[in-house]
Amino acid sequence: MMNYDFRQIEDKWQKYWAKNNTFKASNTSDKPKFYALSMFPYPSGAGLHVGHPLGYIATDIYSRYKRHKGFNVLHPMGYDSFGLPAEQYAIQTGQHPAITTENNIKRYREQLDKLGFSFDWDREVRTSNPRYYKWTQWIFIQLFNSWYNKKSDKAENISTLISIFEKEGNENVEATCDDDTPSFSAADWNGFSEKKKQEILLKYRLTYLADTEVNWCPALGTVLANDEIVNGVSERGGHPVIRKKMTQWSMRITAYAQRLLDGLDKIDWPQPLKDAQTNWIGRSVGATVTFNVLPFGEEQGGDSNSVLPPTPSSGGGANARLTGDSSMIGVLLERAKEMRKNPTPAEDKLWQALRRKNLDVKFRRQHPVYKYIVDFICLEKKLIIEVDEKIHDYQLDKDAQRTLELEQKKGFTVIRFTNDEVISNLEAVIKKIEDILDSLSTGEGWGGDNHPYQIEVFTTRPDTIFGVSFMTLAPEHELVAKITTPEQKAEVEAYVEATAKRSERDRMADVKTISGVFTGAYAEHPFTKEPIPIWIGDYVLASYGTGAVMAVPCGDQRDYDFAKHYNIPIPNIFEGVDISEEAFADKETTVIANSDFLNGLSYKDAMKKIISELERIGHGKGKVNYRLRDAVFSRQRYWGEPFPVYYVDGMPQMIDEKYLPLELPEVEKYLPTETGEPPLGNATTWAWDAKNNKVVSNDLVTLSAVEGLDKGDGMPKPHLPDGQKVQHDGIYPLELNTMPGWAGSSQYFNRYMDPRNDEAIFSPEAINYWQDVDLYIGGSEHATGHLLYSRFWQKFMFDMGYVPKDEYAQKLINQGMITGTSEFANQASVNQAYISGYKTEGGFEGKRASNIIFLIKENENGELDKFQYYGDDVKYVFFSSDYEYLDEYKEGEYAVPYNQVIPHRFDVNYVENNILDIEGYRKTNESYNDSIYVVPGGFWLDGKFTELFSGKSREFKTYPEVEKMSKSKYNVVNPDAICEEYGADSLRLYEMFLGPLEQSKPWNTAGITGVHSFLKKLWKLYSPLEGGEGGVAPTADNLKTLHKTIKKVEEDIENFSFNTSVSTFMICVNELTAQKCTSKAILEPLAILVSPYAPHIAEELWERLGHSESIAEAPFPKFEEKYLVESSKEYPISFNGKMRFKLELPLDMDKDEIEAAVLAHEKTQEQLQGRTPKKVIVVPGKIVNIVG
RNA sequence: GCCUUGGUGGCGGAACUGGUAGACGCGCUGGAUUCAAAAUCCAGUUCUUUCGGGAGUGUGGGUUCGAUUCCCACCCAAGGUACCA
Repeated sequence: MMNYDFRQIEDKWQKYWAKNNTFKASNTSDKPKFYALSMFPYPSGAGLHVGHPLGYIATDIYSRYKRHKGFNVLHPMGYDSFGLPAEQYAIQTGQHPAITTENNIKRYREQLDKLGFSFDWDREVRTSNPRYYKWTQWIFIQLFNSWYNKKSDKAENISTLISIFEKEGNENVEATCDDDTPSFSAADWNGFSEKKKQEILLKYRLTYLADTEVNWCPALGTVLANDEIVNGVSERGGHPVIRKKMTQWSMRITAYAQRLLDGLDKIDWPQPLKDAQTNWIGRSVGATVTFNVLPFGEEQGGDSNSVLPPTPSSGGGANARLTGDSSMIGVLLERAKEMRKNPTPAEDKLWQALRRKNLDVKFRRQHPVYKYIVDFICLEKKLIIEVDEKIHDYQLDKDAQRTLELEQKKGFTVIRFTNDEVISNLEAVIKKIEDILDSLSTGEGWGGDNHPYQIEVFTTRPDTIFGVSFMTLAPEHELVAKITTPEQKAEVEAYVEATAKRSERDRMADVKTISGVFTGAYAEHPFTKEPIPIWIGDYVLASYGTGAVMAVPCGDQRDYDFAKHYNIPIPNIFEGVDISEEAFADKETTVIANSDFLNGLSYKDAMKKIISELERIGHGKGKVNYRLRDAVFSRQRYWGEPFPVYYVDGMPQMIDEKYLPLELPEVEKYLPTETGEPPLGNATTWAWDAKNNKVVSNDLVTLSAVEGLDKGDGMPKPHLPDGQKVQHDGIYPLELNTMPGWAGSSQYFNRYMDPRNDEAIFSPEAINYWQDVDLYIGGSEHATGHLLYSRFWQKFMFDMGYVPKDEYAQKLINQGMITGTSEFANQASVNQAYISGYKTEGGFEGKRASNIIFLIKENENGELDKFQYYGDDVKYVFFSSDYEYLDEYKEGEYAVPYNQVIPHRFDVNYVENNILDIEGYRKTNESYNDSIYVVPGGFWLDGKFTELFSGKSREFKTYPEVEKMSKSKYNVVNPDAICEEYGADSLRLYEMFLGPLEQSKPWNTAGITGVHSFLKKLWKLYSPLEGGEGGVAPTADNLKTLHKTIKKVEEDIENFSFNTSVSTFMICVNELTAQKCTSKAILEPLAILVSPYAPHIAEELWERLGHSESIAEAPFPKFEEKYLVESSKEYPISFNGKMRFKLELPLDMDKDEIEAAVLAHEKTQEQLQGRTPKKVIVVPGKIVNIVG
């Protein structure tokens, strides 16, 4: 038999499989089904590198194994072919993304075909194919037509919601909807205009339009992701970025928050991935609590024993009055103070009376209101009382003007008394005041329960509410500007500005720096009514919860640190707990104290009690909070799915399913338009003819259709040039945004089940046969993107009754990344290297080289240093890769000035075993061609070596470093070259052999020779059997080796431990070779065992064993225990747990016999050296341990 | 900071539920074969040693007859992230 000619073998079987449709999956079968799926790739221009196939090989091994096990296996592959790189390339080159994508796919396909995957290529899907994205658009429409009914806990058709509205309004509807949804009755609803109804419904639909804040970069005309922004400017180009509201499509994934969480318990996914999703959804149970913000100065009205903490500002907002005109408040306050000190007798009398009277409301005296100082004021009732002297007649005009202004413009009620009235008839005056107070409603005034501002917080520990000693708002919180007192304004503004420059990640990671600023404002404790100072601090993030915290320093370490830092009191509300050193956060052992009605309660009881109390006083309620936000679904890009949406009168309309797909229009250029519209704004044929249901030219859209004036009557329109009539009613603008990357991947796994169906996304038969994915393999980078959104869509599809399972993948595995090895050497950054006395053909001359010099150095330990530094005094140095020669270089004539040494990354294709192929590398770039390459023995220049030190190496050494494999790092290893040199089977085995599937591991091509020679040995083992000869009967050893292997390989595959089964194969072949096994009864099952891993050689060997059918569905060998039964065991004999020698003993020996045999052994005596063992542990069949 | 994963020879890694640490492969060393090289085959390869042995799985403790494996504390690396109230 000839040598192992893998090229011929692999080519032959790849053709055979394609020709015979070996891996075609049928949608009807008596066999049990198995659906194995790899995450489909984005076809990038760089092609596959060796990291990509890792997961595909694993899925392929499992698929092939399942075929051997008698399953009908679905193992499809496709392309996630919409995406940014193709669009970016299009922007740069003008090449249509569809063309780029097509070319890239072609290359991917060639590479994939060479690896011998058992894909059913008939089922290939491409997300950018209109026949595919027709169904992406279809799902979008289904979502639009649905709402989430919390009562039934599932999505329902919007028509059920409309019929409820018609009958009873939305009072009793429990749905996931916008926060600002108004409540209305059935009558209201039925009276609404069609547009109004549409607006309301949009607040309920599972996909809806909403104003979302985005990072807008005006210079790039595009929206940027958080990580595309560095230090407040765009990563690309460094342009300024602003927060801007944009109307965008959103997906109401929040409706599914709880079910997405619950579903995690049902599926076998890696725990870290589940953790990531759990954290992303971020469920926390607690309560919302509303705190009223006290008007300025209110806190001064409390009794003098107030718990007010010292505040950094002197006076802490004393005498400030919210009602005063801020531009002249200083003057007003001064005067008010003056006047309060020196009241007129009448004023004093009335003031004492008002205080004594103990009215329900509170009065202030000499209070600034706008430009004036009024005598008495009741803020909650907006009542002003003025006490005048009669002789003020000359002022009458002015007073009238003042009254007019206060009453009419500011909404106060002003009553006037004369001094006489007050002095002589106080009773009547008071009576009149009481009457007027009664008649006034507690309207939009200040004070009482009608505070102008309220702070809502979410807390998981409402039970600790009596421990609140301050509040912290996020610096971005909208109330900050409104409540900050004038005294604190400058400081607060500076802090807000400083915070804006910090990234959230930065704010989050820095726990050491405690910072914050007092706003000067106070909130009122809902129970104790004590004032609570309001601070801002950057440890509170605006994006989470309400952006405000009720700080309980005794129960939360962050609050504790903050309070300590700013000398804020730390009241202890825990029984028997010392909080002098740190906060106490343990819920389990909590007993509440100093908390009024909560005293003595445990955490659990206190939680219940406080929530009911909060609800009773209307200051809060129990709440489950989720971090998860609705997903923005619009992208301002070209290369994505168009929305099946047009706009009539500003309201979105869905294109009827019958007319899908709505195909992506052609555009001149792929950039945003000059007016900042998305790239589709460049399309000239992008309007919807709603009468004929087709896309038509933009010119036909009337302005009226956009602006809502189009009555469709052909009447002259005022905004159009004279007399022009609207001729093209029913033609409307189409949506200009496209869908995001995850749209196409959120149901592709179901589409594979029936990918050519143009009538439905899949047939009921197909989905009912295949049900769900049994094994899904892909990278963990998709944990919170694809893998969460696709679960959401699946649950929606389940609610709609389209799919039978609400989780689409039972088992998921994250394959680890294959990291690359980059090769570095140092490079001196110089302007020009000049070498005098350089020897050329014409004799000696000066030589100028390009500005690059490479060098490395070994330190004392022989390790390669990444950097070297020679000190500033050495200006002219010829760099050496060998440190010891430095001085000689320095003194010699070969010298160049340098500024700096930086690491230089070499293309790994020119480095082998850390040695650079200088000649090859020079050709890659002009400046490399003209560089000096310094080595221990001298230097290379122009392809010539100049020897400076004889006997020293001429090789240029590099040092390796492990990094992510990426084109930009020049460390990409392609599978093509490896297939060419070693074959696909070798590559497949090697990728598995590298290490555990789920861990990341570095690639090193050199190691592939090991698995390659294994395949050669395997081939050799079968040589004697050529021609289908029967071979000889298997020996006991043969059978033992085989069945040991069957057992291990089967276990390994089931556990996805593919690396160890490759080792097992090697051991097996080594043993069978040593046994000189030629038995067909052994080698036939072995071929099947190997077939999932190395399918080409397995098919070839199978055929040579005399089979005419493919090995693909040959039954997996059955493991039989009987061949492994042993009669004796080589016992490890340990002393104090350390193995000292081995002793072969029969397995049927019992404990005592073993002990006796061991103790009698001479080596035991030797070890014991006369001591008597204290104890002897015997585990039959395992180990003997002697203690003593 | 927090979450997750990991840390074992020169390298990738193995060791099932606590029972022989370093399987298998790469690399390296020596040998065979060869005119020579490649390929192939054989032997060796954790460190240390006075050749008896001794030490050893990131560090320090603990549990146990026995720990890479279990517990506690810490260090380092990679990935994720939200100071989540």
